[in-house]
Amino acid sequence: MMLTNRQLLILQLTVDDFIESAQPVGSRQLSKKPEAPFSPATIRNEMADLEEMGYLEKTHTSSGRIPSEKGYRFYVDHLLTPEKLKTEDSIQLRSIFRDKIVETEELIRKSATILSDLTNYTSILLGPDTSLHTVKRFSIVPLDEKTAVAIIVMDNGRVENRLFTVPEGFTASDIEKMVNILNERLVGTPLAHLQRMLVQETKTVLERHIHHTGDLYSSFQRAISIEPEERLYFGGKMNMMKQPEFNDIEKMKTFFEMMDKGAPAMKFFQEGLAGIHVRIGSENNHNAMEDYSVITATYSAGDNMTGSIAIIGPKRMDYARVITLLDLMSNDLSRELARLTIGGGTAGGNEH
Amino acid sequence: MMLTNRQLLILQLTVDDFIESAQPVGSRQLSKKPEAPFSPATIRNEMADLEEMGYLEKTHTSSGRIPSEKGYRFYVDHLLTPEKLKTEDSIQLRSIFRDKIVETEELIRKSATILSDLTNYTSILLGPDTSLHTVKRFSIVPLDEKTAVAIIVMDNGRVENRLFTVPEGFTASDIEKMVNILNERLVGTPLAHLQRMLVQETKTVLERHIHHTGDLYSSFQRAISIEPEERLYFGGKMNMMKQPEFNDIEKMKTFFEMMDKGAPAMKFFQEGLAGIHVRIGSENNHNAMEDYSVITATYSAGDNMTGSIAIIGPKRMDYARVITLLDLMSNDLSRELARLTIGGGTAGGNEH
DNA sequence: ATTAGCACTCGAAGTTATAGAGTGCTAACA
DNA sequence: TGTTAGCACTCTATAACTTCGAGTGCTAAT
Repeated sequence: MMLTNRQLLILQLTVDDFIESAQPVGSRQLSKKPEAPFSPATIRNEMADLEEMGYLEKTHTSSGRIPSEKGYRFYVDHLLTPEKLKTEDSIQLRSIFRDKIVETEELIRKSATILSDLTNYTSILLGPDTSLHTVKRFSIVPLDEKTAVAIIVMDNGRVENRLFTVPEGFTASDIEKMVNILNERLVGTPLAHLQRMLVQETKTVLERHIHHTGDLYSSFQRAISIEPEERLYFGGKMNMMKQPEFNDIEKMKTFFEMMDKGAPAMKFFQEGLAGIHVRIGSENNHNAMEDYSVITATYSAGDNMTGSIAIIGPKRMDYARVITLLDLMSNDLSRELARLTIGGGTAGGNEH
Repeated sequence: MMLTNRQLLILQLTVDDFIESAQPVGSRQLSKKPEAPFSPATIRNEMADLEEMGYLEKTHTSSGRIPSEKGYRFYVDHLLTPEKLKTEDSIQLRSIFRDKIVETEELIRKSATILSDLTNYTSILLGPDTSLHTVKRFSIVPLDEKTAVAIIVMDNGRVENRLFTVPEGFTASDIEKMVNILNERLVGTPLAHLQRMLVQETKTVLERHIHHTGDLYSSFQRAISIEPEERLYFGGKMNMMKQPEFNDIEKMKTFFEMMDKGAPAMKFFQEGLAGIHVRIGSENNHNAMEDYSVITATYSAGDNMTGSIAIIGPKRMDYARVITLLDLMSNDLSRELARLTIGGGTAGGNEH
């Protein structure tokens, strides 16, 4: 059941129009466009066919047509006219890279903001998985008799610190010994294995050299348990309120609840497939997401590590524009992060 | 113009009722309450007087009464029956202090969440001003030839870190020298003076001992410029959506905009007066805040440092309950932070 | 001083009327 | 044969009108 050229054209114009106006599209209205030099009646006939084939829907018997999910899908797959970005937009997009930012996190955070500003939708960035990064240096700074702060520097420059309680009778030289042992044995360990290695490699050694390790060990171990950094960054959560389809306070509530609780657990990214992916409404396989479309892209952060960018908006989202923007942003981010990435990466000589 | 006892009673009942129901209070309705054994007509007369005196208002000619701002003010100042907290509530309030938290920030963050959960309003906590804390230790960890991470440990256990670019030709021993100089000269400096002291105390010394300081200095200085930690913590931003008066999407928008942009700049706390303060509607001296009431309290974080807690809600907020909760929370927080606060505080022996 | 009674007001909610945009179908047309 | 004009029909959104009830203020009786 192939679509004729005219049907393709009409489907495209219908989706375009609905994306722009958020109003059901009527035949009369369409026929006024110079791209569709047909009479309303002709268009009505074609629309009826498109509806029969499942690409269009009516909200009620005598309304204009709106795209169905199948219609959006077809539109995204075959009818998208890649949007040329306005220069002012690409200037704004690139503006983050102007002022030399040196911290990955800040870069990602700013990217999220800019993306949401440019699209007027909500952006979600997933930071690169840092669990492959390795420990570069341990250090312990005593604050008073009972407390000290443990500092772990990763090879990407990330620094983690945790307060912990020092057992009584623990001397400065004990701490020094401990730091030395940790640095000897654990530098080069990937974050993911740190917990395990801590036990395997250092427990007996520590106990041999230092008295009173009992308390120390447990409290230090708790201190060292670094959770994989909070990796989700949001931008423009409030933008969704600008969309006419969410003028309803109830929808708003469920959306925000989803962002707060659901999103982290969501499988938006889990796949992390390279390239740009569009998921429309129910394709998200999530009840609360039926009214939304999500477009994801990935970026690379050196050393085989990747992160994801996503834009979430109404199904009636400006797919062309968002795809263009995400494509640009993922490339720019990858390039910029490559520039930032330090030295030879995880395998850079500290393995023991 | 003193109020009679009966007028006081009726004013109180009216405010109480409106706070609970969010509906204008009628005379008939009030007269049903056992506390007000008067006929509707009597109550009408009293209400008319109260309106004349400015304590009550009507939304339209034949509606029931709602409290005016003056009415709320009087209610808060004179009619509040201090609420006895349900035991389950105080248990929940205290639950944060059960599991020993060692980091101030986490404690404050959790407090914000619990406060908003218990009140169903939005909470804002202002962390203690940390600019009085002093530097405990500098350290620099080189990551590769061009990059290093500067780490500053404060005497309260806070750790700041920043990546910076190392000028070419800068050796490991140069870094060591630099760290030593910094530790000699700047340990004990309060955060607030760090920038100034860096120039005064170390610039010439550094330049004497190390070549190529030019680039280093500027890039390091940028790295070391610690902004006073982001000090605002929010809880339950979404709670405002539960309030019937904000069923309107426009109000919602302006509220969230205010939270995102305005609140940090707002003078909620700036005064930081000890004790509990209630600001009602226009008393906030802020256009966008006319529909909201804010209740603030302060807590002490040792060493003369104080932070603030605030609850922001509709004018029709449950003042009694919120005041009780804030009072409890500010005391508990103060106590807990005193326990956490380390050693003798800023004057603890590291002054140079 | 209090209260019952009553006429009056106003908003909320329901009903009806109207206008407009859209449709499907049929018949005329190129 | 594909396209289009014409027309009756459908449905929504909006406005206009009604009804209902809760509330008020005022007056007169208790």
